[in-house]
Amino acid sequence: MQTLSFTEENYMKIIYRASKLSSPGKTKEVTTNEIAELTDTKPASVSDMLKKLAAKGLINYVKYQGVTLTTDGEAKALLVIRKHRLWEVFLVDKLNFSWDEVHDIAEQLEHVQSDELVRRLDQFLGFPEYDPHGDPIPNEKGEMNSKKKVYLINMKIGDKCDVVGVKDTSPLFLKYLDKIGLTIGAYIEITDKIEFDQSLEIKVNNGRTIIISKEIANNIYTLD
Amino acid sequence: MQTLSFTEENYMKIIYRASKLSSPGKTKEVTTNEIAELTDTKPASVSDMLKKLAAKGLINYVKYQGVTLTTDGEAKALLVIRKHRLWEVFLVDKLNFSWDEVHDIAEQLEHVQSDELVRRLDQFLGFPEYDPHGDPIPNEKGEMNSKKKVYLINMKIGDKCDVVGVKDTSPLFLKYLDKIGLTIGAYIEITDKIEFDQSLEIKVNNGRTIIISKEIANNIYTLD
DNA sequence: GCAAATATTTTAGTTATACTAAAATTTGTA
DNA sequence: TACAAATTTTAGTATAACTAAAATATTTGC
Ligand SMILES: [Mn+2]
Ligand SMILES: [Mn+2]
Ligand SMILES: [Mn+2]
Ligand SMILES: [Mn+2]
Repeated sequence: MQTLSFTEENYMKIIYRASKLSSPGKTKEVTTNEIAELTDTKPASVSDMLKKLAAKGLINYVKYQGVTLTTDGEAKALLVIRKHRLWEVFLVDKLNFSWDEVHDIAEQLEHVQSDELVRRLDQFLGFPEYDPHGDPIPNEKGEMNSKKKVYLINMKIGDKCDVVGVKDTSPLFLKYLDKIGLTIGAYIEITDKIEFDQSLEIKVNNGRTIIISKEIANNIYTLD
Repeated sequence: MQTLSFTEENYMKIIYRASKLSSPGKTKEVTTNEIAELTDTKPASVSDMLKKLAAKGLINYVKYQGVTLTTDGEAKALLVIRKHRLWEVFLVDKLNFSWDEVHDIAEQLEHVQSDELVRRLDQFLGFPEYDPHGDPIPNEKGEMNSKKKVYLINMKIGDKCDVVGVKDTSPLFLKYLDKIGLTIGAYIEITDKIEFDQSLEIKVNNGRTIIISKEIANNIYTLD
């Protein structure tokens, strides 16, 4: 049971995410430049790392063609994601952090190595299925829920739906959502779409009506 | 607020511990060879690291004379120890690990950087004063209890006392203590000392009488 | 179908951390 | 004061992660 460095684990997470982008079910080949962008490094560094990860059997790497995760690699990526999200639940549910404060701490905690710890943490938290940002938590087998969530920007006038997740998880964005009441579980109705700037007028929890920009609406996931 | 590498933090812990050895209140100069022994490295490596730690203002380093911690250095060491022990309490009290399973996981968790996390964890645990092995937990200011505990080996026939801590925290030793009932809080009475091998005959919790070797008795702290 | 543009890999090197053997130095002690 | 022990310095290793520039492969536009 090889153990990966922090950096290697972060590459795995990023490759996983990029490979699932756009088509939710399907898996896409991930390119070197894409990874370089996401890891904030240069393509040369990525090539280096891809060789390492391929040698460890974590990715299928055909030079110049991009990479996909192996079964082993996907399990590794899902485990890191599982740990990240479980720790986020712990921080919010047990230590009363707010949802905009937990990401950076979880970035550290996700690298702690102990299967037993993850198992017991999961149990302690009551086997949660979603993290504080609405992202599904893989179970021990790597399985997780996949609600077919829709960006708020794509809703039509008159539609009603629940806020079930966010794309951006930066404190700045999350704090703003707190302020306007658009947190996970909020029930909203689209009352108007302003053509000029594609902003939305929505009614939150059958109460206050607010206007949100397309940038905001493009970072909120809804269901129904 | 400089942040230290895992290795640097581990050196700080070890220097702290070695500097408090023998005389509980007093602080002793710690030598290069001593540190090399404790870190399982060579003196040359230690000299290297001491230069680094001195440059960061964490130790008072006079070449050939050994080192002491600066105020800053002691605070850093105490924070790592605080985090280690708080996490051990978390693992035992909240996740139901047994006291022999938590040290290695705490060795990882102690390096997670977030003052707020430590504060909230401490509160979540109810501001515990001792870890599962009976070691005192420094508070936010670095203050901790110092009971004048005594090795069980030094008790006399007829003495009665509580088990309040262990020196060795290896799973092998702790599992054995579990087996014979000599866990933290056990109330014991020394009923005989065997001259031949310095083993002790003791009565545990006013019940069963058992014999323990001097090696065992030399790793158990008692009070009263 | 081919040239140019773009993407990727290789090469050769950097920086940082941590460690070590052997040589040089300092210190304590006999 | 000489010698042994402790310590530091020197010079070097290993590994991880990264990069600029050159080389190579692939894709795209015409
Ligand atoms: Mn996160
Ligand atoms: Mn999250
Ligand atoms: Mn411990
Ligand atoms: Mn402990």
